[in-house]
Amino acid sequence: MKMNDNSKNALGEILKQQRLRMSLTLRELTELSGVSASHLGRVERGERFPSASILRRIAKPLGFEEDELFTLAGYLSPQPPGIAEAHPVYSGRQLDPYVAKVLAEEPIEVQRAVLGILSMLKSIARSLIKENP
Amino acid sequence: MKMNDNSKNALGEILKQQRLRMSLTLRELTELSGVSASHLGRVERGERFPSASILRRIAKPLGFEEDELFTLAGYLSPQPPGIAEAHPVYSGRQLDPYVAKVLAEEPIEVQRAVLGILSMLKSIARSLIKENP
DNA sequence: CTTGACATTTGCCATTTGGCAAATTATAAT
DNA sequence: ATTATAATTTGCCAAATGGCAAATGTCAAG
Repeated sequence: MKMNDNSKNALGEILKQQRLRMSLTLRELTELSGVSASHLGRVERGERFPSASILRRIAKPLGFEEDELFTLAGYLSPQPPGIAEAHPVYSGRQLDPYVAKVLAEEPIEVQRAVLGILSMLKSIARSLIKENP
Repeated sequence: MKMNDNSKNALGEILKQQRLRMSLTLRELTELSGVSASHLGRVERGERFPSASILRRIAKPLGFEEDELFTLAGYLSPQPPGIAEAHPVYSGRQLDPYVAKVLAEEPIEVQRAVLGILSMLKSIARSLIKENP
């Protein structure tokens, strides 16, 4: 796979967002990780798929745990056998660890506001569906 | 590395021993894992180094935990911090339990989309601040 | 507008991975 | 010993990774 998969590129997006969140440039991440900036760029926009060793090198600079990144990349199955529930399971479904991590960095008011916005969006979506059958 | 490392080949040895312990032939392991026998053979005798996806596919058939094999291969640092705390606290802040509960009921794509929206709102907010000092 | 100093992307290519098929090497069974 | 049969190894090659250097994009200062 040359990874020209343009439609879905979850991993790249996540990596880019996290890099920006740490306000790092590709070059700075290169210095921290030893991975070339050109490659990092291609990975972020989904033109290359990062090998395990690459993930390992960029994990800590980006503030990820190694196994966290491996799981996001699909190298490791979610919920490794180690610890039963590191993250609580609500109503059969689960909160994505990455989402939890990012949201946890926001003040509580913002976290709550996010819920409000989500509920508004859902309501808007519902009324749109009624109009357009 | 073409893995012509003849002197020390820890991983290959381990894999071979474990395969024999399970009394599997290369071909049988191929059926269980979907990895070609020729490749498995080369990995065992150190002529190739297995990628993460290969390791993942042969882990369970050989009776290994995925992260165990990854660690043996050097992809994962030994003793990952996984066991730390059940409810990880990220960056000093914490995820509000109620927020976690509500979000956990949404599909993962929605959870991720929420992050995207949040990031857009923040960016809008920043630009508004720049305009109105 | 232009220059300079960045950051990101692209072109190119050496290296590696991993599969298929053919060759070789065990292992039995007669 | 001599086939038959299964197991491993080798030759070859398509596909992918990841680095370097050059091209391109971005943006603030003059």
